[in-house]
Amino acid sequence: MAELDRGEIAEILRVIGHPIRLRILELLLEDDACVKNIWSCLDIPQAKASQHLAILRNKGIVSARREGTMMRYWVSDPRIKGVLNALGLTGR
Amino acid sequence: MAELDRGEIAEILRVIGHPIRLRILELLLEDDACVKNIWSCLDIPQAKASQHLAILRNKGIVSARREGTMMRYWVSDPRIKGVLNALGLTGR
DNA sequence: AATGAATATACTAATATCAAAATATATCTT
DNA sequence: AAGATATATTTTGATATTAGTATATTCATT
Repeated sequence: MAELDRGEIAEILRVIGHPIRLRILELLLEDDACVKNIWSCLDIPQAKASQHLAILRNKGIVSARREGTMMRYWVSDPRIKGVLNALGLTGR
Repeated sequence: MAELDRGEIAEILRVIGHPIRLRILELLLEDDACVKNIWSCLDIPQAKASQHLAILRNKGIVSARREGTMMRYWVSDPRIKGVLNALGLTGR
Protein backbone atom coordinates (compact mmCIF):
# COMPACT_ATOMS: atom_id res chain seq x y z
CA MET A 1 0.00 0.00 0.00
CA ALA A 2 1.94 2.93 -1.39
CA GLU A 3 5.22 3.23 0.46
CA LEU A 4 5.89 6.72 1.73
CA ASP A 5 9.22 7.33 0.09
CA ARG A 6 10.61 10.57 1.48
CA GLY A 7 13.31 10.53 -1.16
CA GLU A 8 10.75 10.62 -3.91
CA ILE A 9 8.67 13.29 -2.20
CA ALA A 10 11.78 15.34 -1.50
CA GLU A 11 12.63 15.28 -5.20
CA ILE A 12 9.20 16.51 -6.11
CA LEU A 13 9.51 19.37 -3.65
CA ARG A 14 12.92 20.35 -4.97
CA VAL A 15 11.68 20.29 -8.53
CA ILE A 16 8.68 22.43 -7.63
CA GLY A 17 10.91 24.75 -5.64
CA HIS A 18 11.98 27.08 -8.41
CA PRO A 19 10.39 30.46 -9.17
CA ILE A 20 9.87 29.81 -12.88
CA ARG A 21 8.58 26.29 -12.35
CA LEU A 22 6.21 27.56 -9.71
CA ARG A 23 4.75 30.08 -12.11
CA ILE A 24 4.50 27.47 -14.85
CA LEU A 25 2.55 25.24 -12.49
CA GLU A 26 0.24 28.04 -11.39
CA LEU A 27 -0.44 28.77 -15.01
CA LEU A 28 -1.07 25.13 -15.90
CA LEU A 29 -3.38 24.67 -12.94
CA GLU A 30 -5.54 27.43 -14.36
CA ASP A 31 -5.65 25.73 -17.72
CA ASP A 32 -3.65 23.49 -20.03
CA ALA A 33 -1.25 25.40 -22.25
CA CYS A 34 1.27 25.04 -25.05
CA VAL A 35 4.89 26.07 -24.72
CA LYS A 36 4.44 29.36 -26.51
CA ASN A 37 1.58 30.22 -24.20
CA ILE A 38 3.90 29.67 -21.32
CA TRP A 39 7.01 31.48 -22.45
CA SER A 40 5.14 34.46 -23.81
CA CYS A 41 3.00 34.64 -20.70
CA LEU A 42 5.96 34.50 -18.35
CA ASP A 43 8.17 36.56 -20.66
CA ILE A 44 11.06 34.13 -20.71
CA PRO A 45 13.05 32.69 -23.63
CA GLN A 46 11.54 29.65 -25.33
CA ALA A 47 14.44 27.34 -24.55
CA LYS A 48 14.16 28.16 -20.90
CA ALA A 49 10.49 27.23 -20.81
CA SER A 50 11.22 23.94 -22.59
CA GLN A 51 14.00 23.12 -20.17
CA HIS A 52 11.89 23.67 -17.11
CA LEU A 53 9.01 21.77 -18.65
CA ALA A 54 11.36 18.87 -19.31
CA ILE A 55 12.40 18.85 -15.67
CA LEU A 56 8.77 18.82 -14.54
CA ARG A 57 7.96 16.13 -17.08
CA ASN A 58 10.83 13.92 -15.95
CA LYS A 59 9.41 13.84 -12.45
CA GLY A 60 5.91 13.08 -13.69
CA ILE A 61 4.61 16.38 -12.39
CA VAL A 62 3.32 17.50 -15.78
CA SER A 63 2.45 15.56 -18.92
CA ALA A 64 2.24 16.58 -22.53
CA ARG A 65 0.76 15.48 -25.80
CA ARG A 66 1.59 16.66 -29.25
CA GLU A 67 -1.12 18.51 -31.13
CA GLY A 68 0.06 19.23 -34.62
CA THR A 69 3.12 21.35 -34.36
CA MET A 70 2.63 22.22 -30.74
CA MET A 71 2.66 20.46 -27.41
CA ARG A 72 -0.11 20.71 -24.88
CA TYR A 73 1.01 20.53 -21.27
CA TRP A 74 -0.98 19.92 -18.10
CA VAL A 75 -0.38 19.14 -14.45
CA SER A 76 -0.61 15.39 -14.07
CA ASP A 77 0.30 14.95 -10.41
CA PRO A 78 -2.84 15.54 -8.36
CA ARG A 79 -0.86 16.45 -5.25
CA ILE A 80 0.60 19.61 -6.73
CA LYS A 81 -2.55 21.63 -6.44
CA GLY A 82 -2.80 20.88 -2.75
CA VAL A 83 0.80 21.87 -2.17
CA LEU A 84 0.42 25.22 -3.92
CA ASN A 85 -2.84 25.81 -2.11
CA ALA A 86 -1.16 25.23 1.21
CA LEU A 87 1.29 27.97 0.28
CA GLY A 88 -1.38 30.43 -0.75
CA LEU A 89 -0.31 30.28 -4.36
CA THR A 90 -3.50 29.21 -6.06
CA GLY A 91 -7.25 29.26 -5.58
CA ARG A 92 -8.01 33.03 -5.95
CA MET B 1 -1.44 42.33 2.12
CA ALA B 2 1.08 39.52 1.93
CA GLU B 3 3.10 39.72 -1.28
CA LEU B 4 3.22 36.43 -3.16
CA ASP B 5 6.95 36.11 -3.65
CA ARG B 6 7.61 32.98 -5.67
CA GLY B 7 11.31 33.26 -4.92
CA GLU B 8 10.65 33.04 -1.23
CA ILE B 9 8.18 30.20 -1.60
CA ALA B 10 10.57 28.35 -3.89
CA GLU B 11 13.29 28.56 -1.26
CA ILE B 12 10.99 27.11 1.35
CA LEU B 13 10.15 24.22 -0.95
CA ARG B 14 13.78 23.53 -1.72
CA VAL B 15 14.66 23.56 1.96
CA ILE B 16 11.83 21.19 2.77
CA GLY B 17 12.79 19.00 -0.16
CA HIS B 18 15.33 16.78 1.53
CA PRO B 19 14.65 13.33 2.95
CA ILE B 20 16.14 13.97 6.35
CA ARG B 21 14.57 17.40 6.70
CA LEU B 22 11.22 15.91 5.74
CA ARG B 23 11.48 13.35 8.47
CA ILE B 24 12.58 15.98 10.97
CA LEU B 25 9.52 18.03 10.11
CA GLU B 26 7.19 15.06 10.37
CA LEU B 27 8.63 14.35 13.77
CA LEU B 28 8.34 17.94 14.94
CA LEU B 29 4.77 18.19 13.73
CA GLU B 30 3.92 15.32 16.02
CA ASP B 31 5.54 17.07 18.94
CA ASP B 32 8.34 19.48 19.83
CA ALA B 33 11.65 17.77 20.37
CA CYS B 34 15.25 18.33 21.34
CA VAL B 35 18.18 17.52 19.07
CA LYS B 36 18.98 14.25 20.76
CA ASN B 37 15.39 13.15 20.35
CA ILE B 38 15.73 13.84 16.68
CA TRP B 39 19.06 12.24 15.88
CA SER B 40 18.42 9.17 17.97
CA CYS B 41 14.96 8.80 16.52
CA LEU B 42 16.16 9.10 12.93
CA ASP B 43 19.38 7.23 13.63
CA ILE B 44 21.69 9.84 12.15
CA PRO B 45 24.86 11.45 13.53
CA GLN B 46 24.28 14.38 15.86
CA ALA B 47 26.14 16.90 13.69
CA LYS B 48 23.97 16.03 10.76
CA ALA B 49 20.80 16.71 12.72
CA SER B 50 22.17 20.04 13.91
CA GLN B 51 23.15 21.03 10.38
CA HIS B 52 19.75 20.32 8.94
CA LEU B 53 18.04 22.02 11.86
CA ALA B 54 20.17 25.09 11.22
CA ILE B 55 19.07 25.12 7.59
CA LEU B 56 15.43 24.88 8.62
CA ARG B 57 15.94 27.55 11.26
CA ASN B 58 17.58 29.93 8.81
CA LYS B 59 14.49 29.88 6.65
CA GLY B 60 12.20 30.41 9.60
CA ILE B 61 10.62 27.01 9.14
CA VAL B 62 11.44 25.85 12.64
CA SER B 63 12.30 27.78 15.79
CA ALA B 64 14.18 26.79 18.91
CA ARG B 65 14.64 27.84 22.47
CA ARG B 66 17.26 26.78 24.90
CA GLU B 67 16.16 24.77 27.91
CA GLY B 68 19.08 24.24 30.17
CA THR B 69 21.65 22.29 28.25
CA MET B 70 19.32 21.34 25.45
CA MET B 71 17.43 23.04 22.66
CA ARG B 72 13.73 22.55 22.06
CA TYR B 73 12.70 22.73 18.42
CA TRP B 74 9.26 23.17 16.88
CA VAL B 75 7.74 23.94 13.49
CA SER B 76 7.08 27.66 13.40
CA ASP B 77 5.83 28.10 9.84
CA PRO B 78 2.12 27.26 9.82
CA ARG B 79 2.13 26.44 6.10
CA ILE B 80 4.38 23.42 6.48
CA LYS B 81 1.71 21.18 7.91
CA GLY B 82 -0.55 21.83 4.94
CA VAL B 83 2.22 21.09 2.49
CA LEU B 84 3.08 17.76 4.09
CA ASN B 85 -0.58 16.89 4.35
CA ALA B 86 -1.02 17.53 0.65
CA LEU B 87 1.73 15.00 0.04
CA GLY B 88 0.22 12.38 2.28
CA LEU B 89 3.05 12.68 4.75
CA THR B 90 1.23 13.52 7.92
CA GLY B 91 -2.11 13.20 9.66
CA ARG B 92 -2.89 9.71 8.38
C1' DA C 1 37.94 25.82 37.10
C1' DA C 2 37.38 21.13 35.43
C1' DT C 3 34.36 17.65 33.51
C1' DG C 4 30.62 15.87 30.87
C1' DA C 5 26.51 16.23 28.17
C1' DA C 6 24.06 18.59 24.51
C1' DT C 7 24.41 21.17 20.64
C1' DA C 8 26.67 24.08 16.99
C1' DT C 9 30.03 25.40 13.56
C1' DA C 10 33.85 24.94 10.07
C1' DC C 11 36.07 22.64 6.45
C1' DT C 12 36.48 19.69 2.37
C1' DA C 13 35.64 17.20 -1.74
C1' DA C 14 32.06 15.26 -4.63
C1' DT C 15 27.97 16.21 -6.93
C1' DA C 16 24.01 18.81 -8.51
C1' DT C 17 21.82 22.88 -10.27
C1' DC C 18 21.45 26.98 -12.97
C1' DA C 19 21.27 30.37 -16.85
C1' DA C 20 22.54 31.36 -21.34
C1' DA C 21 23.52 30.44 -25.92
C1' DA C 22 23.76 27.52 -29.79
C1' DT C 23 21.90 23.97 -32.31
C1' DA C 24 18.73 20.23 -33.39
C1' DT C 25 14.17 18.04 -34.25
C1' DA C 26 9.34 17.63 -35.63
C1' DT C 27 5.22 19.07 -38.06
C1' DC C 28 2.71 21.55 -41.37
C1' DT C 29 2.18 24.04 -45.75
C1' DT C 30 3.39 24.88 -50.17
C1' DA D 1 11.80 18.82 -50.65
C1' DA D 2 12.04 23.52 -48.87
C1' DG D 3 10.57 26.98 -45.61
C1' DA D 4 8.29 28.35 -41.51
C1' DT D 5 6.72 27.54 -36.94
C1' DA D 6 6.87 25.23 -32.54
C1' DT D 7 9.51 22.80 -29.46
C1' DA D 8 13.62 20.12 -27.61
C1' DT D 9 18.38 19.11 -26.58
C1' DT D 10 23.31 19.99 -25.70
C1' DT D 11 27.10 22.36 -23.88
C1' DT D 12 29.60 25.32 -20.82
C1' DG D 13 30.94 27.71 -16.85
C1' DA D 14 29.43 29.57 -12.43
C1' DT D 15 27.38 28.62 -8.16
C1' DA D 16 25.06 25.84 -4.59
C1' DT D 17 24.26 21.61 -1.95
C1' DT D 18 25.57 17.49 0.37
C1' DA D 19 27.78 14.09 3.49
C1' DG D 20 31.37 13.35 6.42
C1' DT D 21 34.69 14.56 9.71
C1' DA D 22 36.72 17.33 13.03
C1' DT D 23 36.37 20.82 16.29
C1' DA D 24 34.07 24.38 19.05
C1' DT D 25 30.60 26.27 22.17
C1' DT D 26 27.28 26.27 26.00
C1' DC D 27 25.44 25.03 30.26
C1' DA D 28 25.15 22.29 34.61
C1' DT D 29 27.52 19.90 38.17
C1' DT D 30 31.10 19.14 41.11
